[in-house]
Amino acid sequence: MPPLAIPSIIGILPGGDRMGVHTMARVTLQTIADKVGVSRMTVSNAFSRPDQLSATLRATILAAADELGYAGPDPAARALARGSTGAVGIVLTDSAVTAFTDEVASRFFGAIAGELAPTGLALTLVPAVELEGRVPARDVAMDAALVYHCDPDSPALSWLQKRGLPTVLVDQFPVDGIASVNVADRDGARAAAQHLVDLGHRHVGIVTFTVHEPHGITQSTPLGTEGYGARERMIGWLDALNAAGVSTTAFRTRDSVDGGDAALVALLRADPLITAVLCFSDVMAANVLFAAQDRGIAVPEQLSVVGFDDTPFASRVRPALTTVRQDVPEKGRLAAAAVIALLERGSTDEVLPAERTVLPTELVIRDSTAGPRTTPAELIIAPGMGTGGR
Amino acid sequence: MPPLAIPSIIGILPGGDRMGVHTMARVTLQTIADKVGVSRMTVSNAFSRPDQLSATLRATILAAADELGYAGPDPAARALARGSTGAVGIVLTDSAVTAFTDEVASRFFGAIAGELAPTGLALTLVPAVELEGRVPARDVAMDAALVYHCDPDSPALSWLQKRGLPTVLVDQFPVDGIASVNVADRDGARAAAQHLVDLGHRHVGIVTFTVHEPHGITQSTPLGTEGYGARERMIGWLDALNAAGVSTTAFRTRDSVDGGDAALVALLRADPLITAVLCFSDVMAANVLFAAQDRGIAVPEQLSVVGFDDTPFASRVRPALTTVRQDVPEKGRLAAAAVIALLERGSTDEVLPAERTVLPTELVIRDSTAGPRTTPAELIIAPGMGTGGR
DNA sequence: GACGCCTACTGTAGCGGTACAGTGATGAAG
DNA sequence: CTTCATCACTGTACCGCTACAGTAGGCGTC
Repeated sequence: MPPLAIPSIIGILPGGDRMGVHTMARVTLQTIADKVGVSRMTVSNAFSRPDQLSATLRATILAAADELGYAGPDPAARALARGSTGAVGIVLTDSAVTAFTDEVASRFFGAIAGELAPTGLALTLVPAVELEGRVPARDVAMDAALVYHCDPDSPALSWLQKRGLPTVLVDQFPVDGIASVNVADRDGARAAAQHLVDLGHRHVGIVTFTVHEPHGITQSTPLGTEGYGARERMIGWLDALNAAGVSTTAFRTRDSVDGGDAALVALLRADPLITAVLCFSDVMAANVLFAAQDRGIAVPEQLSVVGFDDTPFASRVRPALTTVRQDVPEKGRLAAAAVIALLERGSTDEVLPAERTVLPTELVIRDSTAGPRTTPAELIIAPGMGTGGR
Repeated sequence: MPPLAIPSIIGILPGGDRMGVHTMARVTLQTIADKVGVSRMTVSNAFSRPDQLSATLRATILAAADELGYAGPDPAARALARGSTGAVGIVLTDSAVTAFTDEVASRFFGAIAGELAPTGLALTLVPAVELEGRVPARDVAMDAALVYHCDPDSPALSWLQKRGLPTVLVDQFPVDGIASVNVADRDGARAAAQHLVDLGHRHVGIVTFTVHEPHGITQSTPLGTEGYGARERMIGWLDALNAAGVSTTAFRTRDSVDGGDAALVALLRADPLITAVLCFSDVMAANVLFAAQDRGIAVPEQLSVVGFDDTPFASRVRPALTTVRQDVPEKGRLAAAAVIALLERGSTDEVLPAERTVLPTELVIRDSTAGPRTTPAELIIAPGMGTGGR
């Protein structure tokens, strides 16, 4: 897609009255102190500890400050002197892009933001990647870190450790001594797979997510180098499927948004008898669903599709998705609460064991799954069929 | 507005000799300098300006630092000394929740994050609201601010001004002397409304968004206290509709996610002859669409529905939404670029005029609009019909 | 009227860095 | 053999604020 947007500079305005920033010396506590005729400390107290001076003097000081255009104590200086910055870092895989792109991640962070808001803590997005010698996890000021879904052996994590920052891991392999919040991915996946088994499916496809190679169809190596969630879910699925002797074919992709059709075709080519597909996420499931419909495969009559997460649109899609619910906002709230707890604990010098929280998952059966029917989907997939473009 | 600052709930984090006798003293540049037998300044250079010392000495110093468990120069101290924090603030209405909840906002921030990543700048989410005397816009350390979609007269904005922070306004009323990035909301809305006019619609409903009162149906007061985007779009719609003498009924809501049914019912009750609805966003449009379908109103046969934004799901919905496209990622990129430019400009002491950028919008005609048919939708809305719960 | 105990303010000593102007040694140019 | 630039490192002076330990005065107490 070529960027169709040509920026049009509508108007160029005079730079505004900058009040001669260069000439005027910066206003600090001392400036105000001199003007009012009190000590700098008293001015500091006027802003930060109102109970330490008389109301009248405080009013005088604030008035003087206002007159001088003082914007309040400098955050950086305050951070250094106080030893805390008032910000919690969220450490993310890749850049911060995923935090906003992925719907599940979005809801998670939204919940964190909501939980953190009343504490007045700011939220800083910290990419886990290093870049030209810049290591955000080492260089960004924060009081605590929330690590979401990155490599457990990422250098970012060890930097945080080195800095001695209170840390909470979310959707990651738990590490000794670090608090963590997880969901019962494995149990949920197992329940989803068992559901298909109970419906009578004997040939099941799996569409899962991994950033690393290998991608595509894998029949022999069930576990690859996927992240925690993908791994746990895979284990759960295979638990149930293998126990029931179901034939399983997995398709790994890096592309969770598109590629539903590619996954579907690859799976049905690899095993034409597949009658059901388990997906890593609802997004993937929806795309498989759309691909199937575009190809004239009836869901769930000819193909059952199962998602994961139970995002809001899982129930809007037609047929509504059978999926595994996880309470994403609750996960966010708990993670935020854990961070806050760590911060408070730090001030009281308590040393408590790191907590590990695991949230339950729940199978939600809707309309995208049914027992296998006689018409195998494979008959539908043939050269010359639509390519599923939409 | 008295700048009260209540001491943080976090309490005082251990730092320096406040850590207690039993604890190991904190490792600083001096610690390393003493160990290696060089000056503190040389150690600083080893980390921050490698070209200032010999490679061998640098290696020695880094080794010693590593051995002592030094995590690199303290970001807070560095920020104070250098005068820059390496973080860009994003100032948001409400808490940071909306940043993640709203799909358009998400994509916008995602693009910003992507654009900012290569610069190594961190992204800090700054709520615009004040809270128990905490004023994030005043108290959070940042080098520049990106203000998204908040009240133009929010105190947050004036704090930023007072601090003299480089600022970029996005989707807001432009302010003299401050850079801004906007999209041609008005033009896009006008095009959308004109499209309906051209199709022959004579009774059009509008579903728009505002956080403030009044909500519900308004026929007389076309412009309320909505934000910039909502206002511009309303103006654009009315431009075309009024010019064509079309009967217009508006429904204002705070709830863009649900409430599609409420909006639809209210509009059709207010004017049963309505054959088309213009919506503030695709989310709203989709919900109106769903509500209509649930009530057995055929779209577009009996009711045309138009969205705004052209979010990805606008084309996934059936019928695919006619909508107004804005290039949200491009908006994000431009906003980020503007911030970066301001930051660079600041270092070179140039004083350039504040730029105003306006991105184009484009009407995208899909399947949710058609000419009005004979069967008025009103016949369908009757007591006893389903309530549209989904 | 010495004593203690508030309240209201001040002085000092950092917090952990960085900028910048030295300083002495080295080697090349004149 | 100077002269002078360069390299590699050092010393000092901050950055702007806060913690904490004073200090001075007012006032009730016995």
